[in-house]
Amino acid sequence: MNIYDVAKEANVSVATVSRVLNNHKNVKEETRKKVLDVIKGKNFVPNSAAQNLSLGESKNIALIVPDIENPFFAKILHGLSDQATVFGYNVFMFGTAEDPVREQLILESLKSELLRGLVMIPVSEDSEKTKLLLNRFREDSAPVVLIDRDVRGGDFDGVFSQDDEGAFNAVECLIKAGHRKIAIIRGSDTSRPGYERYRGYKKALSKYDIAVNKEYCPYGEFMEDKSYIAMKKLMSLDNPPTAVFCSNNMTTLGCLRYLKEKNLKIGRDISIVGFDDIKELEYTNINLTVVDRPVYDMGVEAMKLLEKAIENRAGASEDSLFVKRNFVKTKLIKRGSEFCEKLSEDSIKQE
Amino acid sequence: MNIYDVAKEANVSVATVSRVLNNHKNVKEETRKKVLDVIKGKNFVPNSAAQNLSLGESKNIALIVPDIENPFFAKILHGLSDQATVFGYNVFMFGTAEDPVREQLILESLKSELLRGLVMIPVSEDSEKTKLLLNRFREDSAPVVLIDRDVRGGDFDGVFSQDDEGAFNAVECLIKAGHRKIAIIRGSDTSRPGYERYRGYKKALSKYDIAVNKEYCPYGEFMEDKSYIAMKKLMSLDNPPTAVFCSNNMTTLGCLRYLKEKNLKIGRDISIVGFDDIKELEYTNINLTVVDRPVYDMGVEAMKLLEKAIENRAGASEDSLFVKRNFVKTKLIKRGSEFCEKLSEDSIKQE
DNA sequence: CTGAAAGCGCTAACAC
DNA sequence: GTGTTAGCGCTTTCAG
Repeated sequence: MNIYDVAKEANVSVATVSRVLNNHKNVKEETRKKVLDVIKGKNFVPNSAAQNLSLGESKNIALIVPDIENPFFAKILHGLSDQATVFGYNVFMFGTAEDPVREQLILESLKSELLRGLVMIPVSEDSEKTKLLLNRFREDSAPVVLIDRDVRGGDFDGVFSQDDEGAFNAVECLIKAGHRKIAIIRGSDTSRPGYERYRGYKKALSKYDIAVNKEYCPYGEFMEDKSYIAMKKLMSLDNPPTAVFCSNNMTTLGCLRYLKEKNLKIGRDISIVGFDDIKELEYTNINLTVVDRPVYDMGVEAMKLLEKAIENRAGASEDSLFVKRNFVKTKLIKRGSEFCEKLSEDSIKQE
Repeated sequence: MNIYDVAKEANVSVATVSRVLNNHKNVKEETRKKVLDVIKGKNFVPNSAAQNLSLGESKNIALIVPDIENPFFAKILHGLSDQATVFGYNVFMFGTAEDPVREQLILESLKSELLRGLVMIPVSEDSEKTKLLLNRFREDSAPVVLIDRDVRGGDFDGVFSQDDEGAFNAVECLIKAGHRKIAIIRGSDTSRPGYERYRGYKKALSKYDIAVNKEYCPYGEFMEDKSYIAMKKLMSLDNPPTAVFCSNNMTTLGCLRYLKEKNLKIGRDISIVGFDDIKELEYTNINLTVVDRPVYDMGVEAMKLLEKAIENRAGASEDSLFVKRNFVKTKLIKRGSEFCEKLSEDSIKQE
C-alpha cells in the first residue's frame, strides 16, 4: 500500500495525494475529502523512509545522556520526550556510561541517521573530538542543544543551571548553621557542574573569611563509589569536617553509604547538604537539605530550544544570530540536615 | 557526498561501493581497499534513509514504557539499550504515562516509522485496540516483545517475572515472622503483575489457613498517590493489619509516605515487605525486605528475544514455531522489615 | 569480479 | 486545481 495505490483508488494523481498528506492548500475541498476517505479506509500511513529520503530530513532527534539510570537524566528524558511529542518528533535514546569513547562512537554512527537535531549531556567538557563531531552535526544543519554540562569553546545552545549560586546557597546555609569546617565532594573539573559548584563553594567560604582547605575538597566525580571513598578519606582526617556539601545526587548516596556503614548520624555526628533532590529519601529519617531545580522543565526547555534552532536553521533570521544559553534557577530546600549537635559541643570545648 | 561521489573517486561503479559497504564477497581485495580508502578519507557515511527505503527495513526499534521516571523502567531501558547497541539497533523511546489512549496514539504514529521491532510494557492487559495495533506490527513483520505486563490473548513473546512466587515468598516471610493480619496493596487486575502478585498473596495465606479479608486488599494501582490513600484506609480500619505487602516500588513509596506522616515506625508499629528493590533506601533507617529481580537483565533478554524474532521473521524455522515467554526468577532479600515488636505485644495481650 | 539500470515511496518543481 | 516527472541515495538483479 503506497501513495500510488491511494491515488488510483481515489482517481487522482500521486501529487494530489501528497498534497493532501502534507496539508497543502490548492486542493479542492471535494478531492481532499475523496483522498482522505481512501486513506482512512485503507489505513494508509506514508512511508517515512521515503519521506526522509525525498525531503533530506527526518522527524527524529537523539538524546544522549551519560547515565540512563540516574533519576536526574530520567527526568530530563521525560520532559524532553513529552515536548518532543508536542512537536511531532521521535526521540532516539543513547547512554554513554560516562565514557567519552562510547560517546564518540555513538556520535559517529549517528552521522548516518538523518537526525533533525541532537540534545546531549556530554561526558566531558574538554573533548576536542566530541566538539568536532558536534560541529559536524551543526554544519549538516542538525542543531545541537546541550543540557547541564558544556563543551568548551563550542558555542552551542544549552540549558544549564545556576550551579555556582546553588552551591553558594548550600554552603552558606551550612555556615549559618555554625559550621566552619566544611568539605565538598567535587565533580570533575572537566564539567561545568563540577567546577561551577566548586566555585560556589569557595565563594561562600570566602564571604565568611573561611580559608579553603584542599584536604576538604576531594573528587567524587559525581559517582557513588568514588564519593564513598572520598567521604571515607574526609572522615579519616586528623581534623575531619563537621559538614559536607555533596555536589550531586550520586555523591550524596555515596556519602550516605559511608555514614550508614559507620553508624554516623546526620544531625548528631555530621551535617550534609546535597545538590539535586532525592525523592526516595523523603519518607525516611534522612531529612536532607538540598539544592533543587526544575529538572523536568530543563528537558522541556531543551526541546524548545532545539525546535527553535531547527526552524531558524535555513533562514538567517535575527533569532539565529544569538547563542541561546538558558540558566535555570536553583532553590534551597531546607529540611534540617544542615544542623548538627556536635557543633555546639565543639564550640563549648573551644570556649 | 553520496555513493556516486565515492564511486567516481575510486574509479568504480556504485554497485561496487555498495558491495564494499555491505561486506559482500565477490569484490577483489584490491578494489575493496581502494573504495575503503576513499570512504575513510572523505568521511563518508551512507544515508540510512535511502538504505531503509531500498531495503524496506530499518535498524530502529522502539521501547514503550508506562512511566519514564520509574527506576524500574529506567533499568529496563538501560539493559535494552546496551544490548541494542551490540546488535546495531537504535532505540526510540516513548512514555505512555499509564494512559491507554496515549499508548494507542504512539502505536498508530509508529506505523509509519519502519520499525524493525517493538518492545513494550503495555498499560493494560485488556485493551483490544492495543492488541490489534500490536498484531498489525507483527503482520508487517515487525516482531513484538512484551516486558513484565501481558496482552490477553496476544501470544506475544515476552520477558516476565515469577510474580506469584515472588509475592508468595514475601507474604510467607511475613507469616513466619508471626503476622496473621497481613494486607496487600494491589496493582490493577488488568495487569499481570497486578493479579499474579495478588494470587501469590492469597496462596501464601491459604497455605497457613489464614482467610483472605477483602478489607485488607485495597488497590494502589502501582501508583504512589493511590497507594498512599490505600494505606491510609488500611490503617483506619477498626482492626488494622500488622503487616503490609506492597506490590511494587511505587506502592512501597506511597506506603512509606503515610508511615512518615503518622510517625509510624517499621519494626515498632508495623511490618512492610515490598516488591522490587529501592536502591536509595539502602542507606537510610528503612531496612526493607523486598522481592528483587534482575531488571537490567530483563531488558537485555527482551532485546535478545526481539533479535531472534527478527531473524526468524522471514523463514519459518523451527524456532519460529514457538511463542517464547521467559520468566525471570525472583529473590527475597531479607533486611528485617518483616519483624515487628507490636506483634509480640499483641500476642501477649491475647494470652 | 564488476557495471548498468531498475526501483524502493515520496516530494516538488514544472506544465497544463 | 491537478497531473507528469525527475530526483532523493541506496540495493540488487541481470549482463558481461
